Amino acid sequence: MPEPRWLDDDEFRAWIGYRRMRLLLDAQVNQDLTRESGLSAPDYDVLSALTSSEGHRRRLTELADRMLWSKSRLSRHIGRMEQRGLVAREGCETDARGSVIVLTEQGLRTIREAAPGHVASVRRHLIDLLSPEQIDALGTIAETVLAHLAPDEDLRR
Amino acid sequence: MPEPRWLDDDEFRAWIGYRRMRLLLDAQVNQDLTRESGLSAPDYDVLSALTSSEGHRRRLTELADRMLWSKSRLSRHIGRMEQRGLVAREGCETDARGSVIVLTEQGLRTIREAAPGHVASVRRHLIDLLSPEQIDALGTIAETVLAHLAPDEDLRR
DNA sequence: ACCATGTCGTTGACGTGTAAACAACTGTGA
DNA sequence: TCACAGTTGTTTACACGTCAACGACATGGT
Repeated sequence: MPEPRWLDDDEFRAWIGYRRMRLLLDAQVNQDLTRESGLSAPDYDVLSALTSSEGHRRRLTELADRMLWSKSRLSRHIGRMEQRGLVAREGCETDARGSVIVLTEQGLRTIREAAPGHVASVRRHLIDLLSPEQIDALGTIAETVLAHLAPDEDLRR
Repeated sequence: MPEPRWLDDDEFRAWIGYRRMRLLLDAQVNQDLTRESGLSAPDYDVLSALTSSEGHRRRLTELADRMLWSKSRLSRHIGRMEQRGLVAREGCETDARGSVIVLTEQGLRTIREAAPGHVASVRRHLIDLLSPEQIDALGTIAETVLAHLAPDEDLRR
């Protein structure tokens, strides 16, 4: 048995609060997103990552690394989005194994239409509830934790 | 098109930071938990909720409400945990439809052995990285968001 | 007592994530 | 140039969650 150094009240409040917030906030934001745009949260993440990539395209592995997804998961998800016409697969010119994921016209249109509503949802359920100091504190907390969990990587968007 | 009121830099940093933290922190804590105790995060949550219930037992619906899970999900998960001997089902005396979930001896032993390591993991990857002010800020942020998303309910543990 | 309506918990069909195995291909050192 | 270890992306088998439908039972009004 190691050191059973328990959580005090404030620490417990923070941890449980975080867990409950995560549960309810994500559920609400995802629900808003799906209702308004027909996109799931993973859909939105993929489209968003592609939109901010050069030429609206990216190698599968690069995309997976950037999103912290497994290649398997991304491959499957791209398959589904491809069938809906949101993205397309292209062969890679410099590596015959590789596949390049490209945002389609429809995919671009879809996320452009979804974005304002999504941002409004994030504002409504999180950002606009907090003071500038709290926004800043949350950003700093997240950066601290991320620096600990992934010290070297550049995990920016 | 509604009002495209975008996120400014601080707001964006907070939102993206929150999403990445959620991804990495949960993955790390869950991985620690599973490696050290063989329990998944949902397993731990169920055992934890039962441990803090009178008689180590609870009606399925009550448990589901408290955990913010669907009854369907809980029923299936209890089924799996039952097969591993962590919990047991009993009929309800006052309502013949009902089923009561009971913590078994083995379940109690399992979570008691898992708890210290789990708390240590939470400390290592979150709590001990933050100042008391940050802990407090996180707790307040979570409470604010929860008050907005579930104004009436008592969502305490 | 009876019927309508609602709740409890479970289940089937389905969508999606993971882990492991896989074929196809790359690139490096002998 | 040629084996060979490593990568790339896909796929197969499986675990798990959701939604809708369901049977069994409870409850309230008549």
